[in-house]
Amino acid sequence: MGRSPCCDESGLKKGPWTPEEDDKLIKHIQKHGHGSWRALPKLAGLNRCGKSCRLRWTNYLRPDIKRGKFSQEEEQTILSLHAILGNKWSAIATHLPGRTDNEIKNFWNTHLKKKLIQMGFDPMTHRPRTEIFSSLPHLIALANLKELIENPSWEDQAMRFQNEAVQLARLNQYLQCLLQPQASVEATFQNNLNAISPNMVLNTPYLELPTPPPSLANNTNFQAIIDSIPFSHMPDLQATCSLQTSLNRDMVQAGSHFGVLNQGENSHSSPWLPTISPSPSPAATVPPMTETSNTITGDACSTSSYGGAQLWSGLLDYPLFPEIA
DNA sequence: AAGGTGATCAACCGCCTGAAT
DNA sequence: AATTCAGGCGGTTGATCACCT
Repeated sequence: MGRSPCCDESGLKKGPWTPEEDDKLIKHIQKHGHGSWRALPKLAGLNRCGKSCRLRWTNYLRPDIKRGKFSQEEEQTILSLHAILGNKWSAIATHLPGRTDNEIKNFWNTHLKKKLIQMGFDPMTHRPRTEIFSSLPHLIALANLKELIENPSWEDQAMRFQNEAVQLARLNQYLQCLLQPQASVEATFQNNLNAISPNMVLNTPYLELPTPPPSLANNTNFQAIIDSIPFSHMPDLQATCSLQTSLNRDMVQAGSHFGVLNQGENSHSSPWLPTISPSPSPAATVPPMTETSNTITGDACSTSSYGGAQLWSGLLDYPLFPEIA
């Protein structure tokens, strides 16, 4: 509507801020607060528009800004939140104290987005880029998580997990090759296959892992497998669960961002009831988790679409791909 | 050493929303 | 009800730097 850009006035400086300008802005805000941003430049003796001053303050000069590299925990938080909220940088920033929306946005565009793309996932939907398989992990995850958690033979389960992980890695590489220009397919496929070994289990983004029972927590075989999965160094579902409460409001606002989440009847006291609706199949639901079995939650469920080794088991009729010597 | 290229990130731009008039 | 204003948001740009050839 009838609103002219605030920086249209001629003669106002643009571009990088000088230390002197920063100093003026900081001193003015420390003394008087920012008040009206529009009026601030004149009062502070700055030849800038109010908008520029606000941006400089909120994105750079604010004393509570945390600078430096993002931690693994922060990275995990951004990934989890982005899966739910999409490009709502300001909403994401509210869950990362000291980080600005601009910084998070830049970090996403320069690091995380590329990482997901490299690994064959759509950075916007957080799903495998091959639509054929996009809904399978949801279903298989739900089918297998219960068994995986309850199965008393974790040694066997771990071995099975590992074998299936290798198969998934082959699947992923195979699909990546299919998506490439024909000229490079053969060479790339061969290179990728050569690169896969049982010690390099997956080349897919982070896998949401169920919380192992205490008896397995120190099992070296299991840990070796977990460690071999990209992003597994990050806090797992425990961290995801810890976000749950603060996320509730955002998730409600986000609504059915991906059409996969429904809220339980009592969101305050009960966990999210994940409802997976892989189009065009009818919805499949899993029971809500209890207080003690917090291995899957609403947002955990949404992120389970990244797929994981065990998630594919039971569906793929092995061997699906060329065997690696 | 010089030029090219890609990555990073501060800053800008245009649009939207809600409050005030 | 229509218009204006201020603040905020997400997308994009461009300056700078590091690395490579």
